[in-house]
Amino acid sequence: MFSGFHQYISQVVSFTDKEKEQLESAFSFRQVPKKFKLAEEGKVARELFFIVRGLVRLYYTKDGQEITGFIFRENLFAAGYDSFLRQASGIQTLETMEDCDLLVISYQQMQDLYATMPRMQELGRKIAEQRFINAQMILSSFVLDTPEERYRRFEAQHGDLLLRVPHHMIASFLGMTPVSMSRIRKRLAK
Amino acid sequence: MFSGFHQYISQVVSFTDKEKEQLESAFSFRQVPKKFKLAEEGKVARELFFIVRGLVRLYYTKDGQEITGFIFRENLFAAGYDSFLRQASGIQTLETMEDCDLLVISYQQMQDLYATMPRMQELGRKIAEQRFINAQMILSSFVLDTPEERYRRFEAQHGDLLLRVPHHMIASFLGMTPVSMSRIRKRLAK
DNA sequence: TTCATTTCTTTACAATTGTTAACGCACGAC
DNA sequence: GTCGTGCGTTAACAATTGTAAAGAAATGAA
Repeated sequence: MFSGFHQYISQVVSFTDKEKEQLESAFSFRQVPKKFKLAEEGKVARELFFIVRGLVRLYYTKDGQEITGFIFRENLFAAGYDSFLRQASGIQTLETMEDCDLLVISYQQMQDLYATMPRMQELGRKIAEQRFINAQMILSSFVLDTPEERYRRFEAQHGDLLLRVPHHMIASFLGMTPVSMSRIRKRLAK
Repeated sequence: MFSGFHQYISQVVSFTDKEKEQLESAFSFRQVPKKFKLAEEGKVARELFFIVRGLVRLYYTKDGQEITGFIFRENLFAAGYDSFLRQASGIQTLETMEDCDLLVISYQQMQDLYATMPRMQELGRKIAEQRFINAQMILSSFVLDTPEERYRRFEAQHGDLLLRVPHHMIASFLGMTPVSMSRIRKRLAK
């Protein structure tokens, strides 16, 4: 249950067994069905999730439409980060796209870990740095690449998601309409 | 010289006077002219900068063209973060847009601070979290907003930069051509 | 100052994308 | 099984953006 979790953590910080134990005990296991909301627009996100199994989508709502902001895969921490980190209401919704197995920690429990476990600050720092670099890479694709190049990049890196996820969710993540993405797919198929 | 620096830091973490002193001594003051490269594509970024005065631009090179990825203002930490954090060669160039007064710290000195000053991890974590949230906000503007809305948002938040920075640099930052931005400006002027 | 360069705008045309609607298809609910 | 819903593609047209080129204004260097 925690194997992928520890594997991910150990790539970032080397904890002692005691620290690992303390970390584990702060998380709880939770299974949620498909289309379950883990965080909601207008509310304060109070929990952070590590995805053991399944897929989670972060989206924004504009004109009644859902625009995908990010897709979280297995062995990643997911949250409505903006709301979670500021503990203020946000505009992001976090929703499962498949039945999910999750490890859950509350904001308060996380602060307790930061307060009582010095190395936790380091873990938090490095994960935040990773997330920032990742966000910056995606952002650079919007200023550097055409929509077609952006689709190709996505296909190369996350091609499997094209089979697991409705295309219109990927299209909005790539900053285009489903119609436009369909045209790009047709162009590239030749 | 350090007043804006300490003011910024104190918004994030409350250090003791001794800690502030240790932090200060790790930075050195440096003045650089306009168009000076602080980090370069293909090289490893070895320094992090706090901007006391001036403007710094981060850009990518594509087909011989410079595409702006970010504009750093006074009282912000600036770096080719991708390269700096991974200590590997990156694709970002960091260049001053005005004569700048900077506080500089090397990667090694920063690691020393992390090792010898426990609260430093917390500072690093919170700054990384801020940068991540900021990057995510800009990213959301690319999937949620039209180019025109994106320009209006930029004007509202950083309108002063329209007078300090060549427009074509802002245009590429907003993911459009100078021609298109000029058309948007004309539309909005009415 | 003078000259060269950069910057910003404008124009005309090509290419791409957005919008709306229609169609076939797969899937789940009942 | 049948029905309804959601999904992906295609089409046609409108709107927007990109491209290339030209010119005026501002800027910087000699």
